[in-house]
Amino acid sequence: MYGALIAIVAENQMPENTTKKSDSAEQSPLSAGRAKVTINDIARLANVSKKTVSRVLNDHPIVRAETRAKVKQIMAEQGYAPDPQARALAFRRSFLIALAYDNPSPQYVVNMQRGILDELEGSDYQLVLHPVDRSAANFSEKLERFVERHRPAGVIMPPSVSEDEALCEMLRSQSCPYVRIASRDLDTPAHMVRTHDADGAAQAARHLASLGHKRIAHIHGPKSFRSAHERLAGFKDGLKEFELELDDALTIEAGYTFDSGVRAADNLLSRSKRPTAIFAGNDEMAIGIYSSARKLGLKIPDDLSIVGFDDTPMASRIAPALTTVRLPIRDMGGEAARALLKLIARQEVTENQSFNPEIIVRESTRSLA
Amino acid sequence: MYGALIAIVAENQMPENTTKKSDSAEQSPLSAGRAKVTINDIARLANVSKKTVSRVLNDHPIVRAETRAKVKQIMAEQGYAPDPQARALAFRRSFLIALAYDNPSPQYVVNMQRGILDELEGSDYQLVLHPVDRSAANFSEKLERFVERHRPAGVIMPPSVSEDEALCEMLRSQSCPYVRIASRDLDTPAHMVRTHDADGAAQAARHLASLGHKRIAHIHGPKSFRSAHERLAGFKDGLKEFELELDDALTIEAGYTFDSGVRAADNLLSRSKRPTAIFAGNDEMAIGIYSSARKLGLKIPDDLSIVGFDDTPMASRIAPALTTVRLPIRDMGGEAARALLKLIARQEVTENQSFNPEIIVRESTRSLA
DNA sequence: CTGAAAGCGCTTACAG
DNA sequence: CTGAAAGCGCTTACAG
Repeated sequence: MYGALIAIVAENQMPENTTKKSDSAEQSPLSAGRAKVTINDIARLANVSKKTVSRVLNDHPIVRAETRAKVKQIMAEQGYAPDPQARALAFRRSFLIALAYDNPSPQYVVNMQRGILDELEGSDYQLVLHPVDRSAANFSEKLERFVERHRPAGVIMPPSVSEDEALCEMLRSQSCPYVRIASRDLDTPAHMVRTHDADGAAQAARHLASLGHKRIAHIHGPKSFRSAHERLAGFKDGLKEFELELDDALTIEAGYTFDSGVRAADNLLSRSKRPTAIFAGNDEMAIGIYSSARKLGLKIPDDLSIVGFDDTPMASRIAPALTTVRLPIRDMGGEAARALLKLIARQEVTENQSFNPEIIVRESTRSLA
Repeated sequence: MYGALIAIVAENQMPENTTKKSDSAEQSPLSAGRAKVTINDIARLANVSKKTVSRVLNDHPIVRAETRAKVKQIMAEQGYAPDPQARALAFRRSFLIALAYDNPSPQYVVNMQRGILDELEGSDYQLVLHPVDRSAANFSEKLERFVERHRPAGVIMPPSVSEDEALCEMLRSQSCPYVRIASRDLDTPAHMVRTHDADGAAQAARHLASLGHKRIAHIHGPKSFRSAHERLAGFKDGLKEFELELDDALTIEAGYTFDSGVRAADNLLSRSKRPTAIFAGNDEMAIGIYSSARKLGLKIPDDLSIVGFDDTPMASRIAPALTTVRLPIRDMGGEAARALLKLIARQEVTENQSFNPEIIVRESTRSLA
């Protein structure tokens, strides 16, 4: 009690009160006061203008090293951090990073979020969520409205949002930095984080072919997803290495969902000459094949080998455990955030990291005895 | 081309240029200009002060109906929307709603996010993500720093973050509105969205008891989660209705994860007098029991009945499909957001909706023949 | 019921 | 290398 009282009295007697009135509120930055420390307090304490403090804050090169050190020290002493709202207003852009996504897999979405958050940690940027329904007529306008009004620092787009050229054109016209995660080079290297889906699918093909399978089917995702094309193409290429060709009659489109996987498998497995192996474009559909096979009394992997794509948690928990192709989603999110931060800081970006999938062999595949 | 040119010329000849200089930038709100419409433009066009426009914006009651209508009409004509950054600076609070969460289930997290986003749609509020690691020493300081600096409009906390009293005390001391989703009344009704976990667990108990099971085990979640206690207590109560008592020796704590479920089930099922039914505190652990049973050659539901909690997508996809207790996570998120918005608007809140779980009977349970 | 002034806490544009 | 002035687009506090 007394300590605090004395401190206040001392404060009121200090000569700095006789200095010319600054436009900051009267407050005592040295006491453990409730009022927030502002740029004006730092400027006063360092005997410089607020503009100089601002220069230090923004790492502007033209500040004397001595001045810079002094300002930095006082900022540290006072626990000063600039107000993001004030900077946003002056900068005409906010400290929001938007994730615009439409991937239906919760595991994918959560991992992507985590990867981005890993990278944003400690920065002033906040991750805001913008789920997108690409089948809705006005989805593009909604995002545009958000960008116009909130002026985000940047936008990250995983597939299939990343494949929307009109959306990216809109972001460009708003001068909004963005990074696209996709299975093809859709943009300049600085704006791309590439995944090599085709390569992963080729690994799946080699695995099945080397086990002796010949009548191999493929259930791929919707044509509206680039990844569906890439995985199909890669799978074909992988088979070709073994002098095998993917039969069109054994190639079916489905919706990347469990139910669509069940239906596609029902179709394939009820044929007189059913395939001995199926490569599914993602794990959800692969699990659907399990369900269909069970219904028809087929044993996995004895009667049917299955390979998925994604390596969701379910893949390792289901029986028999699913052989699948894994993409490091979290790392991809991290790289996208890193790339975006560089773009925002107008740093030179030549190329970002690209990601190779890896096949995880488990129990759902076996050699055709 | 000519149209645009003429419009510009006309603009420069218009008498309004001779009106006294306003502090807004010179711009043409009537042309399809690139420059943004501001409060000053609306004020000028409506022949009122910007303060009056501000009053209309904030639904301040003391504005003449006529004036209000005129201002609103002009705002609509100009497609005006106030700048969130500017409002944030003046209001001393941002338009961010933070989700502070630590639930390990991706499905839970994504559903919760969706429910909140449903409700925030159309508003100016943005959902920002704040995953929390309650086992980290500084998790509370990190959130406090965020609240101090970004002054979010509010915070939503699902379990187990919602059970952290110190965190809520911090939010209160920062005058930051918040809503807690929890299985007990931890706060005043306005700050609570209640789930009746105990009731759901009682339904599981009644279901198993009515199937004739007597040697019933329970694998519950970590003691650090309120829900683990609630579900245990509710399960005991449900059994009591059938004159059954939960055997302490058949009650095991695990970690709400697949692996911990496997270990707990290994323990229970390898005993000489093994249980005929197990109620798991969540689906993850229930799926773990499947794995353990398979290892030991036990058939579900013939040799062992299993009930889970959550109704994750996996529950209906695994074979045999899991009987489980469902909580409407997405709706809960929506209600939490609605409650928070009311708190932010300082509306009178007496009580929020509470949520009852519902048992979904599938194939993993059967009567003890 | 309405408005002019000052302010929120920063940055930009211009001087020196 | 440094600073005084003006501004970002709103709201609060005070008058009338």
